[in-house]
Amino acid sequence: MSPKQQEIRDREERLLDVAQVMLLERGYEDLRMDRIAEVVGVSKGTVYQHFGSRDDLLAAVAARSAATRAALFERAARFEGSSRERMAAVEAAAEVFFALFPHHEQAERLVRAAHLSPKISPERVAALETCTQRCFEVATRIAAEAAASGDLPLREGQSVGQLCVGLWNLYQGAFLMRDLEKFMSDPSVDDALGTLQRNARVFLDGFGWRPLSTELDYSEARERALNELFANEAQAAGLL
Amino acid sequence: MSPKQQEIRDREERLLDVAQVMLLERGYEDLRMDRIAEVVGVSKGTVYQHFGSRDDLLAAVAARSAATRAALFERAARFEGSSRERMAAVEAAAEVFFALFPHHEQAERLVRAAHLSPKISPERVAALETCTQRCFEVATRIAAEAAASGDLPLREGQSVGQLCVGLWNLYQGAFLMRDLEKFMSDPSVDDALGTLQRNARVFLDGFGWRPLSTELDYSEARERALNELFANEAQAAGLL
DNA sequence: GTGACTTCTTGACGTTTCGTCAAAAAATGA
DNA sequence: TCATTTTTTGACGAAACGTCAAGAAGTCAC
Repeated sequence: MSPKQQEIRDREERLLDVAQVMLLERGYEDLRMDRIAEVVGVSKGTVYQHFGSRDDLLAAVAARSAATRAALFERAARFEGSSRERMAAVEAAAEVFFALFPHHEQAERLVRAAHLSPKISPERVAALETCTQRCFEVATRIAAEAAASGDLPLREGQSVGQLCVGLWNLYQGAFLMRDLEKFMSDPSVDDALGTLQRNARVFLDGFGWRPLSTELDYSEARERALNELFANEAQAAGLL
Repeated sequence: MSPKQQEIRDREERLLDVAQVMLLERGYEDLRMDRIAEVVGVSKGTVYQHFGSRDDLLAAVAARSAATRAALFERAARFEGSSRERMAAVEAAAEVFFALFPHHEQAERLVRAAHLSPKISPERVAALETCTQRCFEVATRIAAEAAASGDLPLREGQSVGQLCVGLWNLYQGAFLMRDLEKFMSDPSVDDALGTLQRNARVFLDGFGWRPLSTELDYSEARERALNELFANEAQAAGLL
């Protein structure tokens, strides 16, 4: 790769970095193309060389962190242990991501709220979807194995997909709670990640996924996953 | 109230109606103040008499449907039956709202993503929060009664607040799934409301809230709630 | 019913930001 | 070294937000 091409790649990362911080600190309205260009030290025209529109840049920010999340999930899939412990490792990956990329949910929500605006390039949308699918695939595979091995006794009308959707919802909900917690007076739920952990256990117990959380302490599996798989990230996120 | 004041009130409702439809059909970007004014048949200045800014109008749309949701939840609280059947009635209220106000989640997500923009009047923000709190209060009261009566055996570290947050997350997740279902190939989860119902049951079973869904068919309670409390709305929503 | 006073409505205007594009600058390669 | 291609630039047009002074409509005492 020529030095020029490398420079262009680096610049794209820098643009994304700046946009990401701006989004988190000042919100969508204050995500200004001129300002981003100025901070990075290029002209606005150059920014439009990388991203077709403001929404496209926003989607690129979301796509980049979504790719990181998918990678974390896939790393979690390598965890060794019982099926439910392996799912706990996936939950640990979700926690790491939650703590490391506080901007992500906002970006993804905005992209979806934009009604998948035609100003976002189709490849970008596809990239984002692919990342979500990769996350689901990791969870689905583990749950399917659990169902096959008998650890997870699915009842009539229940499916592995339903279980994964539920877990995903609880996980997404943690992001919402982060906004809401300022308004919730109940101190027992002021810790979004702790609430997520507890609720995920209740949920999987509801499916009867053995060993139940009453039979085995999944905090251990979680900590082992954080240490074995995500040592650096968990450290950076303050989870260790 | 003078006829003029009445006219102004009516017009505010009409503005909200138009904005609501526009938001749903064309997305946030295409929610244009000029256009709304034109459709309603007033000038832009008049729209700004009602709403301080575009974001404020958006928040007003969200606040109006949020108030309807709170009212539905409170109606559900009057349902007669066991504690868990009463919670099933609340879930039915959530289903009705989900089906009747497809725009709402988008509006609320946008308001929150706007970083609670200072361009939204504080009263509007407060109104929105109050509605959410009213919903939580209904759920919290039922769960607290269940805990007190022994139907709901909370374990160490578990709380009524945690349970309500979990249910709320599953419920919010249904909105997300509506967007995602186009991309999910699994037909077992292509029905957002059905998945919500099943997952809520699993979740409450996980808490051990008696009678468990294996002991009692909560579809009956749900249908009774729809018929007794929400006949008109459920009909309109196509749930009956 | 009239006129003085208040409230409401209007749309042109200033401002801001998006996204474009022709011209200038830089890189490439024979 | 110079012709060709690629990249960068920033002034510009378009579009939308939000304002405000002037005018229209409503209110009310008499």
